[in-house]
Amino acid sequence: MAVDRSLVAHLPLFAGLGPADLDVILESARPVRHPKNSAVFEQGEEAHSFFILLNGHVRAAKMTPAGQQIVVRYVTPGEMFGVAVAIGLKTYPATATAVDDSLVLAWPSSAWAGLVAKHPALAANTMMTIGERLQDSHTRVIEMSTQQVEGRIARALLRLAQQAGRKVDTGIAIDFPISRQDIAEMTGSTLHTVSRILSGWEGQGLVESGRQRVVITDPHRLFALSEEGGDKG
Amino acid sequence: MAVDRSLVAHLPLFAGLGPADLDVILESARPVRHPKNSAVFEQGEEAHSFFILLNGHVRAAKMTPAGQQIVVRYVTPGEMFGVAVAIGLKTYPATATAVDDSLVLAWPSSAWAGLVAKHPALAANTMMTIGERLQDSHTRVIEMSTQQVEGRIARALLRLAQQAGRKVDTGIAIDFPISRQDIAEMTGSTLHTVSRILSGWEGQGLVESGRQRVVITDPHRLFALSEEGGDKG
DNA sequence: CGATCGATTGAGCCCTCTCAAGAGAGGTGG
DNA sequence: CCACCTCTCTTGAGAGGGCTCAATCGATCG
Repeated sequence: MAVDRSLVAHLPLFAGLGPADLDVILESARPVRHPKNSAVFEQGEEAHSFFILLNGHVRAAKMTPAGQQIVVRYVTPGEMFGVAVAIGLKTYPATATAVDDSLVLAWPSSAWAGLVAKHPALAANTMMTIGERLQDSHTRVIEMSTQQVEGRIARALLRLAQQAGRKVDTGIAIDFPISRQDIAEMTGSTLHTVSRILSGWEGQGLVESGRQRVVITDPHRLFALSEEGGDKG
Repeated sequence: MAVDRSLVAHLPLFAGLGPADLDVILESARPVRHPKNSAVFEQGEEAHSFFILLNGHVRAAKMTPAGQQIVVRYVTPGEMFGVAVAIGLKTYPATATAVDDSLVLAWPSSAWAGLVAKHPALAANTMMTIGERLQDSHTRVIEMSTQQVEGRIARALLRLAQQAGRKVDTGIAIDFPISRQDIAEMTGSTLHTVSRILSGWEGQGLVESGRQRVVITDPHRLFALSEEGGDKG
């Protein structure tokens, strides 16, 4: 067998499926390694596969017609991504890039229809996953409508810490390389403003940061900043 | 029979379903009238039903913790809304308000599981609908990240015209009452800025507008405005 | 050890928000 | 049918957050 069931059995995506079902599903999957900074797939490319991330971190980003990038989200282990086929798309709507050495499980898109037909729970679980994404996206719209940049950056960092935080002696480190530019693309700002704000926070002892590295040293005060400050509407 | 099949048979949501299937599905639906400005459901309320809009227009809006409103979208006839149950929510994540006298078809949420189990095409179609919403929301995030207010308002109006435009002798009217405040809540701006911009456009002959009324008189130039102008990243 | 990529910081400006009145439209009740 | 009241829209003045432009510094990698 290509992939051992125990790697994925606990994932919410597969909730309600028996071990036998799972084995069948895994038969059509193929593990693929993606070194740091390589693309798993590119925006506009034919959606030949869909994926689960087993290990590492993947950034999903959209390019605007004008050539600017927007980070849609960071994928953490256990999550699906590239599910274009599930929502009826023939091409990927975003580019997925491994920001760390990553291991993904890939299914051919052609297998999707058969899988959901055979395993209705899979359809229900996928729908919930997409629903969560929709809510996250709405949350982001609300934040961009109502909060100033400082609050948005605070929230973004706290969210990243929650999803991909690693405890270190000085606080919570975000466990993959992330640049000021990345943070700007997540929050609808510019790398300059992000740099200024992070510098300011560093002076107040809220974060420690450096080249593609952020450590939150005072999550509590950062959280206070994220909600108290920066209403604009 | 409560509802005639012909009312909804053509909807993409029901693609791939036979007339018999459709009749069964419609058996558990109930038509409900909602007068102008009445709520179909409220954010936070238990998600007892899901809906299809048959007639009129419904605004879905989210209230922030700080008490500001954000318009999520306008529902046009034929669309599903309030599908909280499909994405695993127990309460509605937004408030739905009829902005016109409206007619909706309501199913009890308890019927959802049985319906999708019996009619897998329904699950697939719903997933596509939610996928479209997700993409729309991402588009909105991108616009808010990269465009200035003027461009965002232009796009919002053009989108509304496409979804709910009615041809009139001077151009394309948005076919339901919409205030400056509503437009502000759609675009992450303020009613003052929206008013100023619309006044400016009126002077240039791009739109005609008044109390809760907008007519686009020069869609082409408005479109030009929406993409040429207002990059900020 | 040079080259490249990411981060920092200053100066200046402009878009958009805030604050503040006031005017017009439409509905309601006497 | 008129007076009043409320809701929506308009417009001015002023401030400021965040962007643009520009230059320099530091770190990482080959």
